[in-house]
Amino acid sequence: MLEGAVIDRIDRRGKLMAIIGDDGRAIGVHLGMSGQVLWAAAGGRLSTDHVHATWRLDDGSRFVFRDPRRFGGVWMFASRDELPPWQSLGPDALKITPSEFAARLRGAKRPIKAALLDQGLVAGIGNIYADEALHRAGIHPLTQPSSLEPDRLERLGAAVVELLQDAVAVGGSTLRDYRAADGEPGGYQHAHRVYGRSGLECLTCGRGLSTARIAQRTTVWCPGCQECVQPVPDE
DNA sequence: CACGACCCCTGGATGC
DNA sequence: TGCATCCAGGGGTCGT
Repeated sequence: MLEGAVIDRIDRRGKLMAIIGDDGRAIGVHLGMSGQVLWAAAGGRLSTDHVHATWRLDDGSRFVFRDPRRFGGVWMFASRDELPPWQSLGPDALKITPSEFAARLRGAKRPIKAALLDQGLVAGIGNIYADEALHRAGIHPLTQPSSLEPDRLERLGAAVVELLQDAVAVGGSTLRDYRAADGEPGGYQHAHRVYGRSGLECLTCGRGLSTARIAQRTTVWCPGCQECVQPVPDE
């Protein structure tokens, strides 16, 4: 893919990466749950199992897309904006103002945790960072978004940005598969305050953390730090 | 249209 | 040691 073209730039919206050639063609890469993009210099070794695509560069280096669970994907299109997943994404969580963030979430009629995971509203927040952001902002995951004062939704938006910046600064969260292109795991998993800690004590107030299934994802929160202003009906 | 249930897939951890 | 079960960073599709 992209034979003969020079890679012009790498774009990203949420969890979707776009490798764009100087002719405008674009390769979309989504890592899903277990995907990796790994690079090796000329003559370097790369794992071969579960490799679904290999790109060779003129300098002899190469990079691969490997993905054991195959929840990820690779697409090739004539332009970035034609990539099917790209079109359906909302604005990137790191490039949105708190007021824009609040405006987009306010209308949702489902638990705020579910809304945070909707990539069409705001792109880039997954299960880990949804739980971590709600804890940072002191908001219960079952809260009805419209019941929150605008400034609380804006504070959540600001918390998302700070959180993602903190996580990116140390290479993200590696639970098992995630690796940077050079094979290095991230370090932010050591900073998680609620995700993966169900049943343990809250690091902020000491109360036992609660767990539930929300939007088909395990959700962990602190019943002491995270106030439920108004839950969605039925919950 | 918005939402939730279900499904896709492999492999690591845990329990018997 | 071996097997069964459960669980995991996501999201497309379909029914309501």
